[in-house]
Amino acid sequence: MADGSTPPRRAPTMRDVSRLAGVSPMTVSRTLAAPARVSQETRARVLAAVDRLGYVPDRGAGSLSSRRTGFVALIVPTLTNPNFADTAAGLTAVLRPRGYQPLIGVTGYSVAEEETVLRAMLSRRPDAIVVSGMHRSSRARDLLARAGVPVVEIWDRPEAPIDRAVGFSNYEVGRLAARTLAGLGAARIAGLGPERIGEVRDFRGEERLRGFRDGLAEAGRADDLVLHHGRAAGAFAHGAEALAELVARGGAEAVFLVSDISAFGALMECQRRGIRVPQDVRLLGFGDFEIGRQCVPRLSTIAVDPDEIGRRTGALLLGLLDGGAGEPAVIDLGFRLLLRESTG
Amino acid sequence: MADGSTPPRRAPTMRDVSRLAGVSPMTVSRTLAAPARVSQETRARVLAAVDRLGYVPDRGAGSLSSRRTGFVALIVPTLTNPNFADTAAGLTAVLRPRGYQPLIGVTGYSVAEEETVLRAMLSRRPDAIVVSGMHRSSRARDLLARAGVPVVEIWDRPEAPIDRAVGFSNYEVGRLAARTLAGLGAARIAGLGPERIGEVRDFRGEERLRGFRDGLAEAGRADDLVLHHGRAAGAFAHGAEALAELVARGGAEAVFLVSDISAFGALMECQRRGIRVPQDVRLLGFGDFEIGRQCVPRLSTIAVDPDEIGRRTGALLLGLLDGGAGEPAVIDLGFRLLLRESTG
DNA sequence: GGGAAGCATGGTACCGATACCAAGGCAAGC
DNA sequence: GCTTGCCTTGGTATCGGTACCATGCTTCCC
Repeated sequence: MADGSTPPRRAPTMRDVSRLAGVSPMTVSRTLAAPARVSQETRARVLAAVDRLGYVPDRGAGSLSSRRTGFVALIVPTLTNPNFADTAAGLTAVLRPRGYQPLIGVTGYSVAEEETVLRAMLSRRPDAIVVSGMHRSSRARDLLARAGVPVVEIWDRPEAPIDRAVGFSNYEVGRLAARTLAGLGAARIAGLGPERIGEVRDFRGEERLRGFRDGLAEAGRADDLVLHHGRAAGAFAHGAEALAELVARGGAEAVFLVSDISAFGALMECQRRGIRVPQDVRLLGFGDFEIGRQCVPRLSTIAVDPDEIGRRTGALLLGLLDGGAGEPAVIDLGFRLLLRESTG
Repeated sequence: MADGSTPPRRAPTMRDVSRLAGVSPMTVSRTLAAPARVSQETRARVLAAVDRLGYVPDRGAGSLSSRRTGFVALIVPTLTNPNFADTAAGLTAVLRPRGYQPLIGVTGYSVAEEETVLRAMLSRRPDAIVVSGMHRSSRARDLLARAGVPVVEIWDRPEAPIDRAVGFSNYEVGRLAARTLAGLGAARIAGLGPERIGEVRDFRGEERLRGFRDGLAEAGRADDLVLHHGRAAGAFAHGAEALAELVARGGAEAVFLVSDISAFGALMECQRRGIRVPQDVRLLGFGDFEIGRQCVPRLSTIAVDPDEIGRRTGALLLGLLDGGAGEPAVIDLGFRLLLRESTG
């Protein structure tokens, strides 16, 4: 690069292409954006020039004029959790063919980072914003509400959506988990999820655990084994440690973990301790992660479809960006119970 | 949004801020970009106006003038593989505090997608480009070489780097794997990796398996059990299916899998078939994924540090973007053997 | 005391595209 | 024959910032 072998050649511009093709810059612009509005002959000449120069349009410049950047901001807690990675993939698959570029921001479950990341996104003037796990009362919400572009909250079904939402009720997931475990006839039932304090918080995991607690109450069960342990539920170690803590408190016969990732960690901890699953303890996870389908015994779980969340969000946005406004404000994709070996 | 309650208010511009603060737009620009060059008093007035209007600068407009976008393109095969997600996180952690915004492109291991994605990135005029898994002879390489910005290849140690590289030798990983398994005294040794045909290819996985084959030859071992199975090695199912095929061919006493993800899949397949690990078969993976540390038995593996690859790449880029040019062209971060329970 | 130097601020000309309007050419319609 | 209208193309004025240079003052020092 900086070796002086080549002068710091600037990328060719539309003007360069237009000169080579013997047309005006406007005609080049049209050729690329609306080929049908240019004569066949001219189009061929322009495209030849584009090819020869290796011209790639500068969308930043175009955006300034057209007032559409083609960016869609996507803000998630982490990409290490495969569910968010899948959602990002689904969203991208729908949006990219239409010329939109996802702009991914990661908050690390931190409420403070949320605002920083959002500001960075806003400075790029996205045409739409997709967020997951936003704190219900943060300043970031104000920024979103004032952004002046479509906003879609995903992976949740908020009481009061900022604009649109695509997801499911984490609270109801928790209630279903409680009903399910109660129905298995277990004497002692536990729920393991993230802590509810501090600046780093997994709000959706908390919601599932809250629903679980209420579900236990509805079933007339004790909720003294609902434990909040560690930060976000997205790490294997979380499940292992939470299970260790549960054992120290006397153990349980059936356990709900707010994520398959934790559930797998718990399963492994059971194996290390010689606790048999499902004979000694039944495990129920959440998310239907690939790992839960592969491990032995396979994890029972409450399944959602991360890729579908991404795709539906993408489809919703395409409609909105094309000027439509009739789409429903909240799309609830629901969830379903998958009983496999870990619950017996 | 489109409910008509508010006129489609445009985001405030620097001009709006300057009027409210009673200064020129240039002074606003300076206040935000180089606060030290503005008097204390003026700065306070400007910042107050910024705050009151909720002004967020339009970096797209700024980029056009300054010819620096603040984007760093990152092209990876997938984000579902946690190693790439970790690398992305490490890179982001280093670059974001300095005002750079990663622009993530995902190719799905497809050679054709590679070029499409790269063009989309180039149209955003990134200040630097980071790529992983680029095909050695694709047209995308030409585009990269002509991009006129620093290019860093990661997760590999290419023979002829396009510009810079941060990674390790996948080939040597494979050789080490072969030496290691040969040293365990196993009679039949197998290696399982991705196919080498078609448009969707995992080039780094192929490299590891190539090194493994050569390593077997050096150790005087037969290589008839080096199997190419399925597409990319990044899925649990890949390992399970590959192991099933291996068993159909007579099995082996020691098996190298080119990814911990596959290795875990293979481990689970062994459990389903009642094959004991490590007593009946020893397993060696690659990558030191979290899952290999958590599962039972824990996976022996050849470890690299994905987060570190991201951070070192970020640090290298910051140096280059600040005008430095003295950094080494290739940074080899190496790898290390971690023998845990799965090799006995 | 006068010139050099430094600080804070402003004016102007772009960066590279697109929106919008105008204009020339030609065929169709009355 | 002349108007009407479509098709194709070009000219001009931005979009919202920053680079660069100029300006008016104050301060410093020989």
